[in-house]
Formats: sequence, C-alpha cells, structure tokens
Amino acid sequence: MTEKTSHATVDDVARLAGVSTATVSRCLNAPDRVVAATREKVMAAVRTLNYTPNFGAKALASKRTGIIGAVVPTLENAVFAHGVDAFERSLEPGKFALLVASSGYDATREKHQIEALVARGADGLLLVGFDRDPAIYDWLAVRKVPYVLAWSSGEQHVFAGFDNQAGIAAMVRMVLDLGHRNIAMISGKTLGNDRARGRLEGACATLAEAGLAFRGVAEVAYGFEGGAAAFAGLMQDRAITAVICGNDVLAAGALRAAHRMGLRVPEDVTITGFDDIDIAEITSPELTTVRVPHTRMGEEAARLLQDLIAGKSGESVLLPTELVARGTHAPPAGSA
Amino acid sequence: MTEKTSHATVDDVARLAGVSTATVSRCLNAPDRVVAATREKVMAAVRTLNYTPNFGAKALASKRTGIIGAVVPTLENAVFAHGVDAFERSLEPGKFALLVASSGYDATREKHQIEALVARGADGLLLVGFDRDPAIYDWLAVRKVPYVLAWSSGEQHVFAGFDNQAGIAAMVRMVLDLGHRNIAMISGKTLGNDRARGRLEGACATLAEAGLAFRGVAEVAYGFEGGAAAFAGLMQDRAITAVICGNDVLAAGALRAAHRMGLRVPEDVTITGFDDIDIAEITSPELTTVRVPHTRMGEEAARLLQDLIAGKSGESVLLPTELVARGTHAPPAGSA
DNA sequence: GGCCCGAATGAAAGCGCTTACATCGAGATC
DNA sequence: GATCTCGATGTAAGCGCTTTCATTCGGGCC
Repeated sequence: MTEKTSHATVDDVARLAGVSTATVSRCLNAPDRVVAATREKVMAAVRTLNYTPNFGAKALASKRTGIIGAVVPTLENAVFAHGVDAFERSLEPGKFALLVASSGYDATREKHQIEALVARGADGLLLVGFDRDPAIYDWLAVRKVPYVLAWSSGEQHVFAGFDNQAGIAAMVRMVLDLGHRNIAMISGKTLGNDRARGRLEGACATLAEAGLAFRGVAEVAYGFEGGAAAFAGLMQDRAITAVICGNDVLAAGALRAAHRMGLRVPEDVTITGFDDIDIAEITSPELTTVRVPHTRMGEEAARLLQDLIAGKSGESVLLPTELVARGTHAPPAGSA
Repeated sequence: MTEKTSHATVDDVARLAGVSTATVSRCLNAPDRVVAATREKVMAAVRTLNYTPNFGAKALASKRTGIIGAVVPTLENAVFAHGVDAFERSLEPGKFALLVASSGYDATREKHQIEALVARGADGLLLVGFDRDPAIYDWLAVRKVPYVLAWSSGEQHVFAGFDNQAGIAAMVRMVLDLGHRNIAMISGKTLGNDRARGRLEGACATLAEAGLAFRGVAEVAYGFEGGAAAFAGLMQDRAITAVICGNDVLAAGALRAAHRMGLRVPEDVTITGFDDIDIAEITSPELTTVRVPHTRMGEEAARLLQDLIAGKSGESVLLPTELVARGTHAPPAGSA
C-alpha cells in the first residue's frame, strides 16, 4: 500500500535518478538525445515511482495537447460512427487522442462544439461537410487550428471526401438506363447539409440531362420513419416506378413501407440507397446503393490532419464512389 | 486584420478591465462571486480581446481538465455508437467533453487506451463491462480516477447497465413456451467479454431449468458474416427449430443465411436477437429481440460519472430489459 | 460614534513541465 | 600540448491560470 497520495513529479524522478529535470524530460520526449546509461537510470526511476507526466503542465509548457477534435452530426448514423472509428484508429497511437462531439445536425450546436473542442486545446479538428458560418472558418484561422473536412469535396478547404453529386448521378443514370421515367426522390434535409444537397442537386441535374424531372421529391429527417413516411406519401402517385433515396437509412425505411403496402421490390418499384452501410446487406432484397469508402475516408482524414498539425501541407483526397447493384432495382413493370 | 499572433492572457484582460487577474478568473469560473459592474467590465474586455483561456494552464492550476474518457470495443457496433452518443449528449455542456477511444475487443489495447486517456488528464472514465485485468482497477484507484461501467451489472463497481443473464433468460423462456425443444445458440466471443458470457450462461441456465441443453452452440466474432456462417453450420442438424442469437447483428446474419438457404422464418425456424438496434426493424420479417435501453443507459452513466467526479457517491443503476416480440418467432413446425 | 463583520477585490505563490542557454569534458586538430 | 568542437547534461526562466490569504470598505449594531 502506497501511503503517498500525491503523484510523483519530474523533480522526484530527477532526484531519484540523480539527474536534472531537463534530462528526465528529454528521456521521455526525445530519448535519443540522451545517452543510454542515463536513460536506463531515469526509466528505472520512472518505474519505481510509477510516474505519469501531468497533462496540464505538459500542455502548458509545450503548447500542444495531442488532442484532436471531431464534430459529427451524430454517432447514431452508422456512416459517421464508422468514419470516426476508422479516423480514431488511424491516429498515431500514444501521440493523439480523439475528442468527439456531436451537433445533432444543428449549426448553432456545432459552433459551440467547435469552440468547446478548441477551448480544450484541440491541436486539430475533423469536421463534416462544408456548410457552416464563414465566421467559424475565420475564427479557426485566427487561432491557427488546422482542420480537415470530410464526407464532401470542394475547393476552399482541405478535405478527405467524395463527390456526392457524381455518386448519385451514376445511380440515377442506371435507373434511367433501366427504362424508368417516372422517378421520385427521398432526400435528407438539405438545409446546412451540403451532402444531402449535393445528392439532391446531382440527381436533379442528371434527370435534367435526360430531359426529365422528378415526379416528386420529399425532404425528410434522417431515420427509418422518415423514409417510410415519405415513401408512402410519394407512392400515392401510382405512376412512379422508381424512388431514389439520399441514403441507405431512408431507403431501408422506404423498403419497409413498401413491404407493408404490399408492393413488391423490385418488381413493382425500384428503390435505391446511398452510403452502403451494413444494413444495405440485410434488407431483403438487399439494397442497391452507392458505396462510399467511409473507412478509407476516415483513415485519409486522419493522415491529412496529422500532416497539417505537423506543419506539412495537406493535399485533399477525393475518393471514388461505386455503384453496388444488389436486389432492389429492376426495369419498370410495364417494360416487357 | 489583427496583427498580433499570440493570444490574449488573463493579464491582458485584467489590465484592460482595470482589475486583478484573480477577479478575471472569478468572472469566468464563478460569476456570482463578483459584483455585476465589475463583471460587465471584465466581460467587455474579454470580448474586445477575443480572449479564450489557455487549456493547459487552466488544467495545471485547477487540477481538472473537464475531459471524460470512454473506451468502447468499437463504434462500428451500433450498440456502442448509440450509447456513447447518448452519453456525450448528457454531459454537462461546456463543462465536460468526451474523449473516445476504441479497443477493438482487445484487452491489451484497452489497457493502453485507458492509460492514454488518463495520461490526457481524463477526470473520469466510461468503460464497457467488467472483465479486465484487476491491475487496471488498482491503477485507477491509485490515481483516483472515477469510472462507471456500462452494458453489464455486477457488485464490485459502480455501473449503469442491465442484467444480460436475465434478459436472455426471458427470451429463452418464451422460445420454450412456444414449444421448441431443439434449440441452438449463436454467441459472440465470450473471452474477456462478460456481456456475451452472461448471455450464453443465462441461456444455458434457463434451458437447464427445463431439463434441456443446447443442441449446438457456436461462438463467433461480431458481424453479419459470423452470424450467417454459424447459422449455416448449426442448421446441418435438421432437428433444430430455434436459434437464439447473442445480439441482433448475429441474428440478422443468421436471418440472411436462412433466406439464402431457402428456410422460411419463422415457419421453418425461429431466430431471436438481443439489443434491439435499428436493424431489428428493417429485416424481414422484423426481428424478435430483447430491448436494451442503450440511450437511457448512456444518459444514466453520464449522470453517474459526473456525480462521482463531483465527489458525490454514485448509486449503480440497473436498467430493465424487455422482450420485443416481432416477426421471427413461431411454434416449431411439427406442432400443429 | 466606534467596532465588528462580511463581501469584494488584490497580491502573489505556486501548479509540473519544457526548453533556451550555459556549462562541462573528452576527443580531434594543428 | 593548447585550442577548438560538439555532444551530454544542468540551470532556471517561464508557460497562463487558480487560489489562498490579506486588504479594503461599507454598513449594522450597541
């Protein structure tokens, strides 16, 4: 039983090892700048005293915390959970740790969260998408906090993302090629959400190229319920033979609604998703969707951000999306 | 354009406001200990200088960081993503932030992560389950880091969780009542995982009470694939009429395997899950499972941990689980 | 009217670490 | 052999904030 309640400090270690505190510090942070024999002594002292550096003191003196912040809309969305998970795994172990905050898709809350993370000394930030008050970017610039944006692509900032417009365009094109002409879309909320907006716009544009327009568009909150309700609403229009969804969760909801309405998928109606998260493989039929490399994106974002923090310049990474044709698409019913 | 590159400090604010640094500090941390007029002056100065307290200095001087750490197996598992999300949302805003680390279900990695979080000055920790090297608990005790365990229940530690054994027992009992006698189980890896072990043991015990034993047990890694493969293997034994799964993901995998094998669920085989995560509602048929209040658990854990950090005593919280009968269960085929 | 009390504020001592700079020696150089 | 060089280590000055203790001042009370 150790009686002492307060922790050992560098001074204690230095005294025990018979060296100066500077040497102790060097042993811990730049071992190669210390001769082997000395290092042994110090490390032995560290072990005996069960010494752990004080975080606050370290941060204060070195002006670095080794903390990286991430603000995502919510971890309940598998897309972000996976991305963040991969991001965290790709952080140099022992050097960086991940501080996570969620905004609940609320711009004001996101701003607070960013401020909170920076207030906690975050060395860098991972943010989702581009849409946000320019003042935030200015504020980050003033404070010299590097950041990487993910799940989108653009020119003004460093990002690790993909092209939402191009991704959905490929899907819409496939649906058109199948022969569908009466198409509807279930989109996520586009306000302040460039991912949802990009997908909606990309889809509209592709349709326009073919001289068409959506037969109906519903913009709903993220979740199975939203997708289900929107689908039921849209299908009042019996002419519709295909429904493009802004993400897999919406599509899964739509699929469930279709089942309940007694509609056969894909015979009666084609339903497509976006993201290719796990659930896309366990619906029946399995979901035709657009694969987004969430894991890879998390990894690239981590690499990028660590580079920026190290003072290197970061080259944005644009990852490819890929059409995954599974079981929820088919030519429209009439086309025999 | 502000030319100054270094940030304002308490001294700058104090000087501008014409007060002492002590007063500035009070204004920021205990506003009611300062007279209104003074507070106004100080706050004005804070605004003009765009002042943000230095995190390291604050942590060093106050011996608190306002950082709470959480180590979960992985965020890819919706169960933990939701729990952590709720936990984070329940942290007193502005006061605490969440540092998340994942262990990948690896005990050694978990230990490193715990150490890393504590090294980063975590004021408290959220951990999953009980199974871990006792040395870790000792280490935390020595360092006086409070922690709360979740997703399990037990006596030796403060927890916010539920009874895995009781939860699965209810399910097994229902399956027995339905008339099934030839039952198998697909369990998650039990090594170092008290949740999986509790479920497996709870199920075995309940069966034993009825004088029965599992007709087969497969222990597989988390994931759809594991569930699917295990199901295919187990069903070599054509006598089996019901398969209890340790969690919903395994069950969804099993369900997919059943579809592919041409088995009808629930007519040919009953499949049950555990957790009641989102996917339980979008499989078809929808999954019969055991609901675990993940969100509530995250909230309770946050409350509990914040109490502990504040020096209050924490009363563990045992949350109830609930059987959710949906579409994947039925009496065995022969029982007409 | 003098005294005491408490609220508001100030002075200054750290908190534990990093790091620029100084120092010390031993080998290299001529 | 004296001087120079450079690597290893020590010295000590902060980093920016919180907090204890002291001080001041305006009333209330006898």
